[in-house]
Amino acid sequence: MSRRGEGSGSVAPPVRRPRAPALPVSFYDRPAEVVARELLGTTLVCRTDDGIAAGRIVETEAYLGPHDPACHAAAGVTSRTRILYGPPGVAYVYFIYGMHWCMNAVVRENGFGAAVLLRALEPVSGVPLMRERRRAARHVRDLARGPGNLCRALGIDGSHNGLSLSRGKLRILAGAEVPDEEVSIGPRIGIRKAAEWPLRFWVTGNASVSRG
DNA sequence: ATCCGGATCGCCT
DNA sequence: GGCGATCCGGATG
Repeated sequence: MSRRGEGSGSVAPPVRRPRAPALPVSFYDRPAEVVARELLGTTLVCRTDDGIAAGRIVETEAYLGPHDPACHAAAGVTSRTRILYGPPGVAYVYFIYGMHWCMNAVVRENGFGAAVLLRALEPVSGVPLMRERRRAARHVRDLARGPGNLCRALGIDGSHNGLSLSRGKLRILAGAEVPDEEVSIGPRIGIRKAAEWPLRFWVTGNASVSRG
């Protein structure tokens, strides 16, 4: 690897690769189970005043819309679910169990509320910042393992609800595709209704997946 | 006004 | 494997 500034006595600046593009809105304008699968291998980035943190998405769950009893959109249009019935490609962030935030990508077209829950990331950058936010986590692989921990590690909360995922401080960037033989599919976790539907997708064997 | 369940986590045994 | 923490949205009176 060559290094700029060699022999000049100055410290070489960090090498900057061309930044991966954010996924376009059209990426999200598809059925939830397709988007959930395709999100594996992409990168979630969140920039706050404290810095940038990012990770590779390794576990997702699809929530299909009003006909899916486990999807919040099944409650109909309320102040909470309104965001699910709007345009795709934005974040749906909600608070649960009195303690945790969960982040979803809103998918599909107008008038049909559906979403993909982001359940786990493999940390990529901003690890020291994530460690500060997640004092309880002993290992890097645990920093964004599980939907609540993921939000905690990246500094995501209710203020991010409705933000675009294609521009601004919260983005999902294209990444290396994960081939089918490295993807596992199984029942969703932590829900009572329609839990057996095989709508959870994860990278087989990845250490940051909440349940391998 | 009040009640209840929930797309979780970490610590306990 | 079990459970307590702790708050919000939605439903009911």
